[in-house]
Amino acid sequence: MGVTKTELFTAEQSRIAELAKAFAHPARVAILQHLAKTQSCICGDLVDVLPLSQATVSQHLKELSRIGIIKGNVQPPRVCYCINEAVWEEAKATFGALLALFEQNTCC
Amino acid sequence: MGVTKTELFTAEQSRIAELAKAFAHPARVAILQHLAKTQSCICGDLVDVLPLSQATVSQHLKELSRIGIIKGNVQPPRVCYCINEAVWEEAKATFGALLALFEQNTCC
DNA sequence: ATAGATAATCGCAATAGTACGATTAATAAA
DNA sequence: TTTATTAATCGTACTATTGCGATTATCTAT
Repeated sequence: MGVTKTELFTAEQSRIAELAKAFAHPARVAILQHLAKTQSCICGDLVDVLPLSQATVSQHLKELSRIGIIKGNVQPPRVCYCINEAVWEEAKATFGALLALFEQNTCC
Repeated sequence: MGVTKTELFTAEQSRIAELAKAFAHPARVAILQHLAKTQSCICGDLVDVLPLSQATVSQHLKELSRIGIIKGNVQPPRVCYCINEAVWEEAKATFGALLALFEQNTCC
């Protein structure tokens, strides 16, 4: 994306944006849905599930790790990825609160 | 972002990603928070609230409109923007369902 | 030690997103 | 009609993201 002036916004707004980025790409949505549903660690078979190359999947996993919403357990040559419960709860609370800010318009 | 292969994912996954993009930038979070809180239409004073130029704010408003989460009432020379209740509810339902997919890990 | 399996990383190409000054469009007010 | 006000759009510059082939790193099994 171009230059985002994060320093001009509150830490809360920046964190919301970061968490939202975890869901802002179909591939990452697919990864998170898969990890959430299978209730168990998934290793490289994410590559089989997704229509993307191993390199690209690895990149998305890295981004999700950076955000913190998933964590990886290395047990070479495999890596076991799963949802980070704490951050998932953070996302739940964050989006819950944000979306609760609005009920209905008194104007338009 | 580079080339997102949307055609390789489900319509649901793509819509989730699109809705998430509404929240995936601090400026758009700020805009949505402001529109949600003030409970009334805001016109150009969004530009005063945000640390960005008029052109940039207008661009973010356009993107939010494209996603559908806000709507604009033109009453020149002003434009009155407000939350689109239907899409806001869609976001609530969508993220609610998505975040409810996961409870806790049975592995890691 | 060698071979196999898995996943991270590098390097590259191409598109998307951010930001802003300047201009344009559209209307109200004078 | 002229002027002021407001917001969209254009053009440009630059950064971020996406994607993939190829390579590398790491560990297991033989």
